[in-house]
Amino acid sequence: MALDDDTRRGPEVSLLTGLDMSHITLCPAIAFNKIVGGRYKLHILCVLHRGPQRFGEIGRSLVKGGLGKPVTPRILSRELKGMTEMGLLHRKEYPVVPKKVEYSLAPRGKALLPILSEIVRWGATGAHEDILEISQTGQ
Amino acid sequence: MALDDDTRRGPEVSLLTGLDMSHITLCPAIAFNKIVGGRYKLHILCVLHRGPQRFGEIGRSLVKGGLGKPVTPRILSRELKGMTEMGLLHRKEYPVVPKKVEYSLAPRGKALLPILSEIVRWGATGAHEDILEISQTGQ
DNA sequence: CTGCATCCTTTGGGATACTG
DNA sequence: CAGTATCCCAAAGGATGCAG
Repeated sequence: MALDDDTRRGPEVSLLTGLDMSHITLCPAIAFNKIVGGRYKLHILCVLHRGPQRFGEIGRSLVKGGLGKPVTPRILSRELKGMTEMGLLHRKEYPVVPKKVEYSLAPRGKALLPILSEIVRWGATGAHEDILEISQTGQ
Repeated sequence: MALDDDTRRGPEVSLLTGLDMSHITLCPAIAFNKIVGGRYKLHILCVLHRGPQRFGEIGRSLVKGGLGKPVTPRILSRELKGMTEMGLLHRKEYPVVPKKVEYSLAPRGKALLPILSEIVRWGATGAHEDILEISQTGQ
């Protein structure tokens, strides 16, 4: 009973990808949630994909596709700090006044872009809007 | 200033995919989190990808790649119910005793598999383990 | 076996005000 | 402009026990 679980450790091959996962112990799906889980992290990657942006810019960008409410600076700060510490983002501070800080995708953040592409591709079909329509009326 | 934001509404094309997103209002990344966010949903899709499984089987499967602790039935029940209501899963109840219920991927759930593949592909590089190593000691 | 009821703890997210 | 501090609320997750 090999190939029993894509997420289990052991000498086996992923049914989804055909890749050997024997060297991996933690389920990528779970790790993915721990790394970019939460309301904003994925969206931040999405926004920074176009290029470096400043703290305030990111905050404003998050409002656009996020339907409505602005992100409070505390939350945004925490997200950016966490993602920077995980090595997903790069933070560049300019010694000017008023202060200027630019965030950009670090290699580890860029490595997530193929996943993001697939999510956008999925979203382009309207699937996500269909699902959210029925489950609850807009959150 | 078209192409300003992959996640914004309006007549534009995704920079990530080249797809027209003008008919979409909600950012796929945000919707993705709302739909499969949380600790188990993605993993459940992963597990059911191989075929229908029963309540208890799913619970046991989740332990394997999830590092350690078992899922309490209350949580698993809530996740499965939610995912079924969103149309991601199909629930088939057999009129036998003891009770037997099989969950399987519905079309809407299968539509998420390409994303899952990309996540596994990303995980196969070991990226997720690297990231989680540095940020916190396993948790 | 499947799943609900209760209760509790932890985490995430938000409002507001304030500083370098 | 780029954050931090404080306080608060809601949601997610977990332990335990019970029921069809």
